[in-house]
Amino acid sequence: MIKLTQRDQTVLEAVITDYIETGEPVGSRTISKRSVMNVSPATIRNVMADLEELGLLLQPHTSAGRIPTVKGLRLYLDSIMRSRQLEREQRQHIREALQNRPQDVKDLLQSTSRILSQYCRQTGVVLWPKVTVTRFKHIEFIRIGPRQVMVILISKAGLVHQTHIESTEEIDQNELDKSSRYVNELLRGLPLAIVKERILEEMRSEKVLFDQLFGRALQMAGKAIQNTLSDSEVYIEGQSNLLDNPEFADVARMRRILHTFEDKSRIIKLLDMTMKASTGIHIIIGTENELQELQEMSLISSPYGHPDRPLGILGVIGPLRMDYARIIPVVEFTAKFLSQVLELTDEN
Amino acid sequence: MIKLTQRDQTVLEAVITDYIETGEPVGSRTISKRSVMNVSPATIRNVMADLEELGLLLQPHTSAGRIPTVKGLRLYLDSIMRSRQLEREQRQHIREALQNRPQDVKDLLQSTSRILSQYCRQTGVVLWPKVTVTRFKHIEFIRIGPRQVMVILISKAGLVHQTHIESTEEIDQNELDKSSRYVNELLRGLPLAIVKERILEEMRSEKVLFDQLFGRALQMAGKAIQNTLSDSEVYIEGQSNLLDNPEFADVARMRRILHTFEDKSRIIKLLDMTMKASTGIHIIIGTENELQELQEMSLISSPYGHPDRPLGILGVIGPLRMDYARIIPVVEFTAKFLSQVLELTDEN
DNA sequence: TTCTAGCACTCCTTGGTGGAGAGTGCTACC
DNA sequence: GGTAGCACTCTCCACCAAGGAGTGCTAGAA
Repeated sequence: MIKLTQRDQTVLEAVITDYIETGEPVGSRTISKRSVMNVSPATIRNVMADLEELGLLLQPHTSAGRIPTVKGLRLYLDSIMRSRQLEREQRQHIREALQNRPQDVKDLLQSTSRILSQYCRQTGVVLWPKVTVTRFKHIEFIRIGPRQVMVILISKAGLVHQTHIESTEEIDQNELDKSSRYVNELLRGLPLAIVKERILEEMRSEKVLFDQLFGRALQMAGKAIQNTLSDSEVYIEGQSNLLDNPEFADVARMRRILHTFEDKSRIIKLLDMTMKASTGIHIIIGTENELQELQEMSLISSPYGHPDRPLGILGVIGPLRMDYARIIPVVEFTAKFLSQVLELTDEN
Repeated sequence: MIKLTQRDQTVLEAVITDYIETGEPVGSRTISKRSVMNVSPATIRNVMADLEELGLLLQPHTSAGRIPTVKGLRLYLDSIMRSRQLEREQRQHIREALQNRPQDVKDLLQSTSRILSQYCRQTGVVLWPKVTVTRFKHIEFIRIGPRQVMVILISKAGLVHQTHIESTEEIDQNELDKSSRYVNELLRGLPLAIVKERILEEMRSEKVLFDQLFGRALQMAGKAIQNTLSDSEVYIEGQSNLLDNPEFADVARMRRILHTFEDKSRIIKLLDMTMKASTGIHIIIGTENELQELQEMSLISSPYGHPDRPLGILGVIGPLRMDYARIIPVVEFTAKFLSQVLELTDEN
């Protein structure tokens, strides 16, 4: 663990805040003028040389100012930065934007992503709730061909999933209606994670052994849930905001980044990992990230849903020099509020 | 109408194909060497001067080669270009890519957009079928709160729409099940466009006047369909391909374009217009477009679905100098094949 | 010991210059 | 009508010099 004096910390903080603001390397003179502590540039230079030796700052070239390294940013985030509180007004804005859109969970999540991107002037990401952790609410079988059935599966949080399955025999809609009723009765309110066991168990019951219809119903339900569990989606909004950052003026770099965003599966993997890693706000800075293409970027993320069983992840992706102090509380609040909204629709 | 000699046409075509390939202004020498007609550069220059006078070509600056104007491209597309046929292999590729994904219409459309973008190395767009033109298949009411009902509406093509409505009174799921069955019976197979009238008509029938339940069911169905009709979605994939075009190396320009893509409603409006304008392939070149931000781009689009009642629009957005001759058949074939796939799922 | 002032030095940035190259228009000629 | 030649224009690029920002180091002050 690196131990810094008070002055070292102040200088590190000054460099970082200035760098976050301007995106340019910052020199000793700037800090000396800006900072509260009345110290000459020469002194600052000495401190900065020390910080560089510790690997917290670096100089792009000999006669340039310093910029923070990933290590420096990490130290700053962990032990120096105090994140600003959100103003009441901003909270209100976010609340309204999310509350006026209760139509459909998909829309809700997409709006959330958009709001994050707008408030933070970066790219917003929201990982679609993994169904695994929600509860069964309703299932519906609909005939769309002689042997093809569309299955609509609704989880308690109001998420609708659909999938197609093939049946082994011809079926008519009346049968399917019966099946729906039966399965609904059986699985009501169960967490999806244990639904499978329940189905297997039921398969062995007398009722099912005597009636083919029920057996088939269970089979279909099982298949449908199987299909659904692997579902995971991610909403990425505000990619164009990235172009506002001078560090992405380089077209080739920008191309790589956009390309990465288009391969959603990799983003999903990344977000999934953060979910496993921690419960609250989670920050990945630059090279801490294992996606090659995003090593010049940071991700500020937070799970949402119930604290003990998170539904998904939301966050903001931006350049290394994001305004962490401002964005962290936004992500935090949005996650909290989105959780509330989802819990509300989850109560009955 | 502009009348060109054979030679004028050949030169215009040569300029355009060369420009499409390189993105650079093309000079008289290049054409003289490249083209089949054995004519000296000086002669070409004369022709080119004529074409410029007609507004078909322009010179970025005095001592540069020529590039085609929008007017020139238009003339070329309308009366000179012969679009290449798709090779069997390519058709097969597209077929496979679309056929292996029958899971869900949403996925299907998104894949279509991605395939377009990959094959054309530009940005693919697919406008989600307007529900209006499809037929009613199935409705389902699901209680998600004391007065809140989730409505799942499925159209014959297999599109699932969901919406929430508030009921005036408390309801239980049994009632809702009855309502579903009743409405399903009533509306089976009707085009969504006339469903509303049918509902109003039924409202006046004895059955409904005597039983409140039916009345409420019809009201809910009406509301749900109302909500759903306004639904329109667009899938845009492969935006990063745009960055490969040297003309978009300018960050500010790129920013504007990405920004436009993020405001989906404008893209929807644009695509909607092309649907009204024509039945087959439709091309909008640069300034023919009324979206300010897309005036440096072209759109090649085609409706899909049944020829008489199109479901939606798909197409490719790229720079002015897209390889029209190659992309047009791709768009054409994709539209045709997507229509087939959708019609297949639509048959029962 | 700690801080500061001064100075020489490094490196980037910017602006200007000139030559090479590409392409044109014009004119005279076939 | 087509072609060859030529003078002219404009861009692109490499090169250079000056200016500026910032540093490290050293010597002296608190």
